[in-house]
Amino acid sequence: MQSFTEENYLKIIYHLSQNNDEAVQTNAIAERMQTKAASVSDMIKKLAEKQLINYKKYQGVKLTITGKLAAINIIRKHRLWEVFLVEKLNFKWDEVHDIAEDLEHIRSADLIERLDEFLSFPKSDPHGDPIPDKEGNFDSIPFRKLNKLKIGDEGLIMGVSEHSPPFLRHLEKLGLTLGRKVRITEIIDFDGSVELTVDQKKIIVSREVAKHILIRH
Amino acid sequence: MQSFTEENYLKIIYHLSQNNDEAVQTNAIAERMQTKAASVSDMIKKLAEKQLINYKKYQGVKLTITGKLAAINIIRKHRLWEVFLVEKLNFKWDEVHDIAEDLEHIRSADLIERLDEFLSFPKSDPHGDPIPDKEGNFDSIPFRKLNKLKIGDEGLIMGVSEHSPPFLRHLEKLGLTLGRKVRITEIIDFDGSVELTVDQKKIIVSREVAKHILIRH
DNA sequence: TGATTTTTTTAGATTTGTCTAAACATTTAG
DNA sequence: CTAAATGTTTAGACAAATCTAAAAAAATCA
Ligand SMILES: [Mn+2]
Ligand SMILES: [Mn+2]
Ligand SMILES: [Mn+2]
Ligand SMILES: [Mn+2]
Repeated sequence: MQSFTEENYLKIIYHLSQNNDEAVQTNAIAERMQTKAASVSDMIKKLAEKQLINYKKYQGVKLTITGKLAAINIIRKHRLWEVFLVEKLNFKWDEVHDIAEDLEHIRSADLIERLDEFLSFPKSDPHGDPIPDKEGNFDSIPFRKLNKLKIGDEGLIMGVSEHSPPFLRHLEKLGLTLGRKVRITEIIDFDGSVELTVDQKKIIVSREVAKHILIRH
Repeated sequence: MQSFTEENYLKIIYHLSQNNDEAVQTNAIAERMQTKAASVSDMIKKLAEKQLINYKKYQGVKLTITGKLAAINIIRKHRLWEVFLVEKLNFKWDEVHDIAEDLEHIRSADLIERLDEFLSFPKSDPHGDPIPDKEGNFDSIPFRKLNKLKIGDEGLIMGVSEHSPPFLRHLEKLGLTLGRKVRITEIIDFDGSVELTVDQKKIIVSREVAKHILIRH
């Protein structure tokens, strides 16, 4: 069994290695963990000894199968707790991440299976991220980033790739919540801002915001 | 804010100082914490520095008002989580304590108030223990231990003073659950075993078991 | 290619919570 | 009231996770 700290390292390494199958760099981990490269080096050795990552000096790290499953399990718990907080305790989607950061480390397989059942086996969390099943499998729904769409394109908002409360509150205020149908009406040349219609209303989001809105169409 | 370890010390000191207003001894804390007296001495100094306990060398410790409130708050969280686990996730009363030992350290006042509301503000936990409100107030219902009753006495089971899974499963099997009405039909001279009727059935519990069953009558 | 910059690792401390062994204080018993 | 037993504290070490500063390796650039 891993410590909370080790679990957080595994989770961050997993997220950093998403899509690209390349090794994850020490500095990248340090930045995400809000710690120093020296601390990461120390921890990396420990995780390698425990066979949770493969590591050669100066070569970066990759999760082993065991490490990957451990990481996915923590993510599963995080997302299920987020669903609980929003669906059952009426938190807003911008309020749940930090609490889930703590809850994800509660260690009881039984608890999490029962929570899953209590929530009726949700497939995705309040931010649209998929919830892995207890074997670690999940389908990643194909999406496109809003800033890559063209005028006239339309689709459904099915997730966000940025989870900070200010960003989420901004979307909420604009009515850009999960499942909403949007259509691109204009792309402003000057700065790449995107104008779109949601619910008959025209709104504008900056390129930076558009980048983090995931659309299925 | 305190560490998990500090929180556990506070909670144990609170429990050990219940009823008797005497100072709590180092060795008693060590036993409950499953640690050594030397470690307790170290921690005691730290808690005293933080003004959570009053402490004079060799004199044992007492919680300050701040310390007592901190302890009660952890107990509040523990008991609310136990209610959640039993009422919402269908755990048995003997399965929830260990999980609640972890959940009680989750730090979010908002979370716990919403949980309280979600559970409809329960007054007691699955073992009959009272749940303090957010100001730390709770009524301790008067009770008598089953082994102190006389033949012919009757009353309701309103709590247990022992929370180990084997004990709780034993009671469950005998039908001795919270709220049940019992009447003492005999007390065996030889070993103090108690014979009683529950639900028309006659059953026998040892003196040791009777000691931990709390009766209101 | 050789120099410079960036990235990573090591060396040596620090903090938290723990331990054993030994010293010291208090309580109990004769 | 002294001696033994019990309870508590101190001294010194250790493991986990972190840090700063400096050394070493790799990548980039001229
Ligand atoms: Mn989250
Ligand atoms: Mn999420
Ligand atoms: Mn409990
Ligand atoms: Mn309880």
